[in-house]
Amino acid sequence: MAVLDDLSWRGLIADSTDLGALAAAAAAGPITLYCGFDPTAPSLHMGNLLQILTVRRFQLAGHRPLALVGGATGLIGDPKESGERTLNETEVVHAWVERIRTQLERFFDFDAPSNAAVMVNNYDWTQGLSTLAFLRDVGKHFSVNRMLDREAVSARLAGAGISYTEFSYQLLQSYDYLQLHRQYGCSLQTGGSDQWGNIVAGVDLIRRTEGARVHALTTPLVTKADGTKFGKTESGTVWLDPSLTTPYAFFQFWLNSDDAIAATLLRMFSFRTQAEIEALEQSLHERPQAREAQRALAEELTDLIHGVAERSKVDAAGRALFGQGEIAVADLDLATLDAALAETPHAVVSRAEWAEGLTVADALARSGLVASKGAGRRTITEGGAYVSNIRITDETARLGAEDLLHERWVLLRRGRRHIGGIRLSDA
RNA sequence: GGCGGGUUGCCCGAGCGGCCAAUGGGAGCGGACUGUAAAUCCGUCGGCUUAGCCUACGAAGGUUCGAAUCCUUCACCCGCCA
Repeated sequence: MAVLDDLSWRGLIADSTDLGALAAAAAAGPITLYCGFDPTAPSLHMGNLLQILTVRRFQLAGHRPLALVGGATGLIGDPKESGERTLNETEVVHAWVERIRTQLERFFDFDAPSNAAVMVNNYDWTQGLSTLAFLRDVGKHFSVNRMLDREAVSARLAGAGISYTEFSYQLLQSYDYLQLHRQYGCSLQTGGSDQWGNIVAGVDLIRRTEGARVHALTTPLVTKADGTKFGKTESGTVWLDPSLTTPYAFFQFWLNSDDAIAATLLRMFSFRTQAEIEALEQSLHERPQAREAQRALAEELTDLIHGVAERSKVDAAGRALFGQGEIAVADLDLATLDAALAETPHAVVSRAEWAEGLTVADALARSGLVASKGAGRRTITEGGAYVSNIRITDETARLGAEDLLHERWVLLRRGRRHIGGIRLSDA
């Protein structure tokens, strides 16, 4: 099946330039496409993942991807409606570039014989660019009138204003597309639908300077049933870096997806075939409580981001802690407990401190399950605190030897599904 | 540059000398119901060594027995006029 038809079936096409012409070009032979990622944080996140996977679909279909890291654009900042960004230090941005480059590498095949992916950094062709040359060669092709049309820009003009720095962002991104067109014959740029304006600005620039027709394709913004942004949890953004979002949390994030968007997510994020996805959609419809679709998503994406070994660990941990199957917490073996709780919020407490006594509220706060001791007490009062999966109702309750599992762990839970623990140090 | 309005807890927004840790809404959190969904209803929602204490209403001073509330200066934002 043609890659564009597949993308369309998956609901991955929000906007595009001439789709027919793009389809014809893609059918005629491998095309070169690019998608850029700015280093605005030390890791990529869920929103970036959709872009990465979309590009990956193109490579799997035989096309050549260029993965761009925005070493230059990351120093400037794409205008967002909420307000001016604080500039990050140059060294910080450089460090983030390296981390993001490493993250991107695992998604593409850089050794494919005919369509090997290429990693590029826009800092390479921007750092030496003179201001005068830039204003004459690039700036002259841009109409401020049109730049003002961009939603983020007009919102900022109506509100707190926008700096010249951020206003210029579009020129840099357009120049990237031009450079990649010249160097690699790149003829398609993809991105999120919020990037549409920047991408077509590049398409225009290439038409004006090179007289060539190139393409733009954007994916829709994924929103939850209530209209809020997908990819956030109560604890914030879901990152791809395991030190920022643990593989356990990552797996749980998918497993807990709302029924209402599970099918959408499956189509967009999964590499399963259409037939397989349709079967899961049917399961979602007929047996929602089985949550097969959510489980399939969690497994596939955790495999992809963190590896199969890590996934089976966190999957087993979740099953054990939520008490599925016949195993009671008291019967969990130490190895399972160690592995499972290591993935959850937990704190290490010395034997000396344990001997002095610890209240349940203290333990909840120490583990990180609640923000403070006060919040811990409140949770107990509300009936949301559990030790070894047994509800605690006395807010002054203390932990004792009987609460220890294998002389080492205290299993804590807040609410229905937030698990954590206290581990006694070996000393 | 001149004049006027504003800055309150995660967000929006009331309060205009003591009854203010501060009305209300949203978000968040917990419970019930469930499927480690959603919706709904109920509760909760600064911290602590919790009959009390500490921190907080843009910042710093001041008036007062007592200030988010009054005064002064500063910073920032928004209007209108140059």
